[in-house]
Amino acid sequence: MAAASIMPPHTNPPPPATARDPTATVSDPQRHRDAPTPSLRALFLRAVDPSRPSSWSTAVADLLSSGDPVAALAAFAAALRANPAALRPALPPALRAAAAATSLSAGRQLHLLALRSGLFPSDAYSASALLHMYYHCSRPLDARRAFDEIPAPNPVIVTAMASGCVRNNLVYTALSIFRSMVASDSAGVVDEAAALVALSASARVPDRGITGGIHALVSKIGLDGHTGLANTMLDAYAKGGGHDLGAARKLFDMMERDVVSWNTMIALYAQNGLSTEALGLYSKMLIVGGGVRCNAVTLSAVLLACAHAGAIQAGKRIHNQVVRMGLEDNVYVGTSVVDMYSKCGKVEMAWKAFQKIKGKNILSWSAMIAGYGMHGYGQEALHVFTDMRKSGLKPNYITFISVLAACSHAGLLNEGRYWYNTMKTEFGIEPGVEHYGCMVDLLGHAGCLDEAYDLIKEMKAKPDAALWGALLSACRIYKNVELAKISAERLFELDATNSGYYVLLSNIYAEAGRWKDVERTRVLVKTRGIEKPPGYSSVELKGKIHLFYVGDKSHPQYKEIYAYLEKLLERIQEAGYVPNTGSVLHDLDVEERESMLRIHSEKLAVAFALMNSVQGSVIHVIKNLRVCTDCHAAIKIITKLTGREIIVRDIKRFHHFKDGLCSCGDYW
DNA sequence: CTAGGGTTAG
Repeated sequence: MAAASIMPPHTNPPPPATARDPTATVSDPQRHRDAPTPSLRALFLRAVDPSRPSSWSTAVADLLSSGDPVAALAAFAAALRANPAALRPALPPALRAAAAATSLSAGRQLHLLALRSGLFPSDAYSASALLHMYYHCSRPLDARRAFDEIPAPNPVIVTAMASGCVRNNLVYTALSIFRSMVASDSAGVVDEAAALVALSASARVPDRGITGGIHALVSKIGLDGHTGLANTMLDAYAKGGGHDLGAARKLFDMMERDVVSWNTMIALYAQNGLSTEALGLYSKMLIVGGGVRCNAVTLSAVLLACAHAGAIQAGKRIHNQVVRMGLEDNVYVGTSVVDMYSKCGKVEMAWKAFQKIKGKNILSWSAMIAGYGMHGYGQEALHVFTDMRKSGLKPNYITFISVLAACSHAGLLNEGRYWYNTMKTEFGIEPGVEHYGCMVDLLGHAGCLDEAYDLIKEMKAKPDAALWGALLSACRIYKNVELAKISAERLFELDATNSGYYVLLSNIYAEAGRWKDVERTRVLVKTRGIEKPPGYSSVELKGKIHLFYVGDKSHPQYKEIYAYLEKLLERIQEAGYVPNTGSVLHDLDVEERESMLRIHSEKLAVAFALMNSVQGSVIHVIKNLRVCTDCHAAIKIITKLTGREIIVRDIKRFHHFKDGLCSCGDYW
């Protein structure tokens, strides 16, 4: 990229004065990014005096900061032709331009230039920029080699080394560089920049206590009070060893906060599934933010929390805020709105929001495809996919996960097969475990068990537990005990801790009347000490999230809920619901057997919502696992009996229950 | 008369 034009540094006539355009400016927003020529004309205007080397370096730097590194490199070449003395001031920004363009060839030529002119290794400015360039071009060894040439590297150069290491995933090296800076013991070596780099390294390392150590050091040298540093520290506490959100929050409460602090803390909660905390902190920001106003980033983070919790009322409130702030067409915010509505069961609203987004990127499209897909609207998802390709965007790995998942949820066997093959042949994307997962699911549900098994056998990537699990559940539908045994064996080699698979296998054996195998599975669960991840369901009522666990008695209204549910279950039994008395599952699951009423969380949540919501309103329930067969049957009849509409989001997809039927066609 | 560093959204 723009490599040939840089060398060599001999004198040439100055640039043509006729190139000046009195109306152009460097920051002209109309300037096209891919066309360096107008930029150069702007540059010549800026470079009023070619005899002043510094004016050239400013021009190179300006073009770089306006986002056109290629033009910056061209300007550097022009600068050298105009005045060889421009080399010294213009070389560092030129190196940064090569880094921004990730042009190793340009960078290497500049390195040579630096060597010939003697600027490297003696000039610290050029040296730090050179290291920066090599790290940005993913050449850590070249950077290291250059660093070893520098006789007395200053703290700026050392910090550049550490940050480059972080960038290239040499996190422990970065930390040891930081430690050596601390050990050098001369005042001022460890400054704000060095501490920031160390914290960014500590955020990527599983070891506990590193962030705390840096925190202590930062306080000791009096660097606390820097909000930027504290913001980075929040992230490091939450993402580094220990995932200590508590420590992050403690710091957050003490420090001086700007908008980034609030956004960071809210996003950390949202990303860790602590939706209530994220939403709570957002409210607090609005009330006690101390003049800090929320922005697009805040709203995206809060929308993520709403999406996770299925908090539609809160989600709508945030959406109103988005509209008030005129951010509906913002691609990041808009995509978050789409995701929120999809995951809150309002896919029509998602579609409306989707249409408002300006400059939709691949994530926006993928979110919409996934949204339709998880609601079982396979054709709609494929239509969006077609529109996306028409718009000129190329689908990627992620897009195809959404597309295949949509086919799988809607049972679109031929379409799924078609896109799976086309993805490989036409788009050159090698399918990963996620794609195989969708295909195994799709083929399995359609009864093509052998084809699904063959697919797993032929794949290049290592099959994961979810894949064998998908095949296993297909084996259950089609009562294929032999293939179930094979799947289970592979499964238990991979993931011996997820009890769901043991339950599934045990059920398959039970249904086939193979009680010895049932017993063997039961023993396996006991000896391996497997715990079931607690299943829970949640319901939003008046903007507050109510959580229910299996046999949960912690809710203040629990007595009324159980009484109501008991009556409801009686009524639906009269209407034809047969409770699943299959003892297999309960024998397997000690905790569940011993719990007072063995009532699944989704039934509790539904009962609670029926009791407390307005007649005629749609009930939304979120479940963290797959909805169980028994509850699925029960909820269907509940909708018939009560005339209510119930939407359940489980870990994989949505179930729209209405008039005794479910949108999944009992196929999930 | 320049240079080195970081965080948030998708």
